[in-house]
Amino acid sequence: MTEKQELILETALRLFAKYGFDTTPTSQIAKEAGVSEGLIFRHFTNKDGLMDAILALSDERMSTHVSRIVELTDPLAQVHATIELPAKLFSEEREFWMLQFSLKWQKKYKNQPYQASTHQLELTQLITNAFQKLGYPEPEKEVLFLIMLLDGLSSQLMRQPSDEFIQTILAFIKSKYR
Amino acid sequence: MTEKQELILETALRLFAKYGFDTTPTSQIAKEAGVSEGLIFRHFTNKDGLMDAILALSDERMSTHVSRIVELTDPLAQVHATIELPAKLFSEEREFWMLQFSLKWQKKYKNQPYQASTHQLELTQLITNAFQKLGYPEPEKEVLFLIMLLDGLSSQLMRQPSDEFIQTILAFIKSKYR
DNA sequence: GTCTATACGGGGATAGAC
DNA sequence: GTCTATCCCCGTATAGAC
Repeated sequence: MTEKQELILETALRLFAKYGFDTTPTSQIAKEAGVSEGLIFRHFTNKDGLMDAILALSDERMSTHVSRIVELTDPLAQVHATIELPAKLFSEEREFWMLQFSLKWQKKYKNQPYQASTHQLELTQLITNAFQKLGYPEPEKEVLFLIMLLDGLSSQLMRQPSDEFIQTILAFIKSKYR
Repeated sequence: MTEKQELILETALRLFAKYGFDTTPTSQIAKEAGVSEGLIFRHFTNKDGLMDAILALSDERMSTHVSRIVELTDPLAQVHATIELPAKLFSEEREFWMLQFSLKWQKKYKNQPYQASTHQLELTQLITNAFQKLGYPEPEKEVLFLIMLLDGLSSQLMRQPSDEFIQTILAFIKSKYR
């Protein structure tokens, strides 16, 4: 991966996250990255290839975060860490995760059956067990409830709320699980 | 509103919901509606005008649904009716509300500050009061929690789950509020 | 109100030089 | 590896006849 290749990927990521995949011309990516348009196609074949290269980074990044939660031994700590995950992602790698999130609604992905990544499945299983250990009578439903909640939380986080707001809402959610 | 105008709107709605606004050419709308492409522009000026015409229908439809909830006198019944609202919208006017929902992430709307409609604000206020009457210690946070949850629920509903699944999850959510 | 034909611009992608 | 120049298609929008 050359320096220019990385520069192209970073720029594309930023613009896709901001304007959407379909409405970002390759000419703009080239211009803002300070490279020629032709170079994009030489390295990534076509515009979809550019997106695929960005998405390939997604899985390994998520893997790191999930591993940290798996390592926790206390089930309640696992639940709380999961609750904190969206805010953590958005604070550390905002554009990257905004793109992942908004992709759910873009043409080429939305009509595929929802394909949860390995790591998402792993996390779901882990939290189901955690709820069981904590004595919740319906752990499967409980985890689905939490997934929906965190999905909605992610929507809120896309609107760039204040740190104070985020902390307040996280504390409130966590207070529901103890 | 002539018959052809309505036909164009219905077709555009269906295609926008399915493929997204940016990736649906006006030529396809014309073809599937069985009208000439020129007619679309004669009636709606441009492609954005077509979207605006669709969105104009949104507010009045939501108005009806919110009014029904407002009419309820029991605060718990109001909360439960709000929980049922997303599933109700998706079952009755699936494509229409899928489009509204996915619009959150499309270029021209996503960078605007989140502009809640009058009806959404009205409902938020109503449910805040309901939580207060029900004795919840932090009604504002409680309503935000519910909004996030229902946002996540809507995401789930976009994946066309079975009726049985929907009923199960609705019952589970409602069991949390009693 | 509606259609056919067409103009215009922009976006994705390629060729070939350096 | 990188740039410049260019092609070509397709999508939006308009003109003008009926």
